[in-house]
Amino acid sequence: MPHELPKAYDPGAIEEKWAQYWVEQKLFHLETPASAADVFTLLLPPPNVTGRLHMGHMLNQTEMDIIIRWHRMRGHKTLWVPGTDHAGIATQMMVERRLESEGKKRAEMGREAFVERVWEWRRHYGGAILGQMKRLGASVDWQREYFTMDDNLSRAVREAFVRLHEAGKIYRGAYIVNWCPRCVTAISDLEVVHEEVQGKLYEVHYPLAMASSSRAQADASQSAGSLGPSTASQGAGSPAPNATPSQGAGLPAPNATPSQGAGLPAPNAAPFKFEGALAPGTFITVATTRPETILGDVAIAVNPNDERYKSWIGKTVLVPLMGREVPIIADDWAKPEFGTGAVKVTPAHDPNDFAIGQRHDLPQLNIMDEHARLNENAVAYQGLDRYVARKRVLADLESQGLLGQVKDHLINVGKCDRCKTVVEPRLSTQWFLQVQGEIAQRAIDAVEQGHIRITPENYKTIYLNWMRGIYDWCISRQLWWGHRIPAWHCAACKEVNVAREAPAKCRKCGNADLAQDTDVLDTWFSSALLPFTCFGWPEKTKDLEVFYPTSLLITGFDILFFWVARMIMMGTWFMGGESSAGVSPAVAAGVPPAAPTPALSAPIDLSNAVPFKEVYIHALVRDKERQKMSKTKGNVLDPIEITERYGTDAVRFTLASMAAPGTDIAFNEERTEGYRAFANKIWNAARFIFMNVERARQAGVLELINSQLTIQDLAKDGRLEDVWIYSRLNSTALQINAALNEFRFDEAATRVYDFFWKDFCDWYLEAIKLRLEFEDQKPVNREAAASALFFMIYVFDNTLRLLAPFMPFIAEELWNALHKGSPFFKPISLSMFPTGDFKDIDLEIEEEMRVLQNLVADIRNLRVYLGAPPKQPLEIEIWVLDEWEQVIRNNESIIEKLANVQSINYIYEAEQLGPNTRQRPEFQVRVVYEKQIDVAAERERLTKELKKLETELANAQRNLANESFLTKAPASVVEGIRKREAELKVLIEKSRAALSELPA
RNA sequence: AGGCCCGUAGCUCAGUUGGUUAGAGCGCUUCCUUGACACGGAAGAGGUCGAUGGUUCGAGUCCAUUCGGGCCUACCA
Repeated sequence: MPHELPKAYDPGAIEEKWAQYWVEQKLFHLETPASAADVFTLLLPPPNVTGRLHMGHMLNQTEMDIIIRWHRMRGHKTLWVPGTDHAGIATQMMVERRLESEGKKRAEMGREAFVERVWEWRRHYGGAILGQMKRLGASVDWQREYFTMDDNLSRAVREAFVRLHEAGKIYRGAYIVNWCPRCVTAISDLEVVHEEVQGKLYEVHYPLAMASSSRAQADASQSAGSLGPSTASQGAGSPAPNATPSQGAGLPAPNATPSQGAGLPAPNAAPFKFEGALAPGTFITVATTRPETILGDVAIAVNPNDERYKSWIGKTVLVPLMGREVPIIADDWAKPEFGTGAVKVTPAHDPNDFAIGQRHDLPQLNIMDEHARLNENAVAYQGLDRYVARKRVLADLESQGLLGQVKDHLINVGKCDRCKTVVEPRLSTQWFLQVQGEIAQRAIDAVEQGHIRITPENYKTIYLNWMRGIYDWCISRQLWWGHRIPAWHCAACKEVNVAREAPAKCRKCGNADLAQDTDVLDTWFSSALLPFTCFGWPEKTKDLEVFYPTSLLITGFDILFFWVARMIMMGTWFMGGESSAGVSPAVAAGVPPAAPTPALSAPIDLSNAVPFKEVYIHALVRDKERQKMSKTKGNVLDPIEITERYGTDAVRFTLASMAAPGTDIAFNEERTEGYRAFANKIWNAARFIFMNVERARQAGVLELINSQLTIQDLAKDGRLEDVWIYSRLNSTALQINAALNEFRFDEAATRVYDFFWKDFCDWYLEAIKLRLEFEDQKPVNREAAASALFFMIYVFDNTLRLLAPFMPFIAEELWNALHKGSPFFKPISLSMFPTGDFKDIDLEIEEEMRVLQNLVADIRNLRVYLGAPPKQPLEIEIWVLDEWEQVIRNNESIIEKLANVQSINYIYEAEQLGPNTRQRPEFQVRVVYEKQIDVAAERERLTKELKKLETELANAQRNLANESFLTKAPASVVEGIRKREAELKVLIEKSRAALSELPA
């Protein structure tokens, strides 16, 4: 059992070894059990395959690992599934950058070669983050590692897509979507980050057309047909824009008739020049923040109730710089109080305008290409970048006298989450998942009905609010890296064939000329399916049966909507029985959502459909100034680097001890330093223990403790310190289990820390040193030495196990040092976690120990106060309450040892103690040491103490004199105050006496 | 615009359903290299709990208002 340990704790020397050992021994692998009983499953939020571990990961993984190790040690069949995410945009961007450095371009390579290149990259460098996880000791089941682009997972994604399509939940159509001109793809609402910037609000004058007001809608809509291609899906390789959004009947297909009409100037002509004069009443003024979109205007809208403009409705105006004649229409969207009350309508470039356009049958004039450069529809401005065009448009407006007031205006610009390019609302044909209605409703029900518990609870509201206002999800991306949409377009009849595998011919016309849709799915689409696809869905596997629903999800707030919400939607959909009537597609982006309709079918039992039973949302790791860590700020901490300096255990412990639910973590290395010191403390306590075990062995004491006695037997009539530490151990274990049950990682960590350092090291080990004194290799008292050894080892062993989830490396190292070689040895990760037992908590003993601790502290205080040499044993005099005398007498040796006391004299008249005492309700003590003390300082101290006591007494007495306090407060509180009152009286009396005895 | 969170010792944070004396770590002051540990030990100093008002026998804790800091959501041109 005993081992020689190096003098100082060196994490680097032990951690790598155990990290490797755990993986090699497959310690965390779980064979599929026969039943779901006692199974605990956790899914790792898959990091990007391109990712590097950051502090957020480390916090996330530390928490998961603590929970997982805790469950495993409690005997549950514990499974933690790791994997990586293919991360469409991020990975594609990264490989593109590499290609660039080789002078190659994606477009030149072609799709197939490019995708092959990405795979090659992933084979060589992908998943480095998992290697980092291994080093940090994450106890995942490496035998079950997945990648979201694996064959089986890809098959599952296709299956899910097809089934959703068959259920009428997936539709395709031309809508305004968020478009990143740099990534050249559509992105979802969630991938847009909003930023308030100072912009301008420009007023622009639109001259009334010369034609009379009798020219109305008919003409306007006629000209609509002449506006040229409207909904051009010019995204990289998008399919021909032939589909129509399946809105209600009666709407004209917005993207029909791409004919180039007459009456439009030839491309690259000079902008239309307005020659007339702007007399009052001959023009209407609108306000805009994006003047370049004027080029795509197809109407002006005013509020029907706006008196100023009532007579204008139905007239037409000329679009500046274009000369196009467009109608003035009445629409509620125009708010009289904003700007001039008149709003320009650009259906192809703004979600609201798109909606207006649909209400009024307006054409959709797209003036930009996929890079947000102006296209041929912008005529004179063709080829210009949107911001260049903006400047040019403004200059031209100004020169023609059409630019009115320009005001500062705060605008909320949407930027691409990935590359921070300003998003351009773009009309394009995309695939949507209809989550509004049934799918969202199930996800709402699952949480509302309590099948999923969310901690901290306020995230439940956030989740529900979001889910209730959800828009349909744009799931197509114009990328090459990802799951390609399983739809094939027929060259002949344009039919879209959605199928699991490539069909041989068009199901409608039989033509064999089919081309697969070029879009891929949003990466989150596949992630949303993971809780069941990673267990083999759509096959009815044993894994799926026993591991689904997973038990818990631990993740950060940032992906609550991206991932958590979508897993709940997909889980409750697919695992709750997908059955659904085909509901007509609802609204896409930019159109106000309808309230989710209740499920059509009978209520579904969602209890086992949910992807997880419980969600714990953790906080953000910030730097020590509470700033968000970001590469641009340069305040990013590399967890691996910090780990190398302080040890993984110390970093883990830092994160755990700061992880109070709901509070962001301001990571401070000074804390980590402190926890490395804690590890060092544990290390040295182990050295002390091993040293004594070795001595005991040599003295022949060790065999005494191998008896049949249990710890409970020994504790029953053991010495005070033994029973005390055993009691403390039990309450600590209970508290830690309770804390972990509520994700109170901070609480749990603090409890181990305090118990180990303060109770076990500072008091228990110090107290038993006098029982572990060996003279000439012979213990002074064999029985006392044996029981001390027994308790010491027992408590240390248990503490290591309590510590193991938090600091697995040092725990494993010392555990092995303690036990390896014993017949029933197993790694600490597979040992049993102490649960604690209420009946082994002895509050009376804890109270006795508290009094002894107070006495020792008071003596030490007096010693320092009197300036006594630390090493000189001194005599003390003590007055003690009768009922406490025996306790003190029984433990004199401890007092002598811990306070360096030579002898204890009992005084039965407190007055005889004289000055320079310390008093507690149970005792008053004096240290016999003659030295002039600082009378003034002592008087100040006593006065201060007295005042404090008197204030407290006054408060207590006021309460006790208060009738309503006595009647309304709980009896225990009243009794507590009564007791305290009595104590205070004694203390005050003694303090006064001490004060009066001070020399003048 | 709506919603949420935070404000407690010099610093970073605990304080669970309102209940006796508001805690910890780091930092600071003084002392101690005693055979586990100076990544240590001992003793100490330091807070009218952002402000105001209210509910209550009793408020750091509940309510309102307010100031300061942060976050999320949102289609106002």
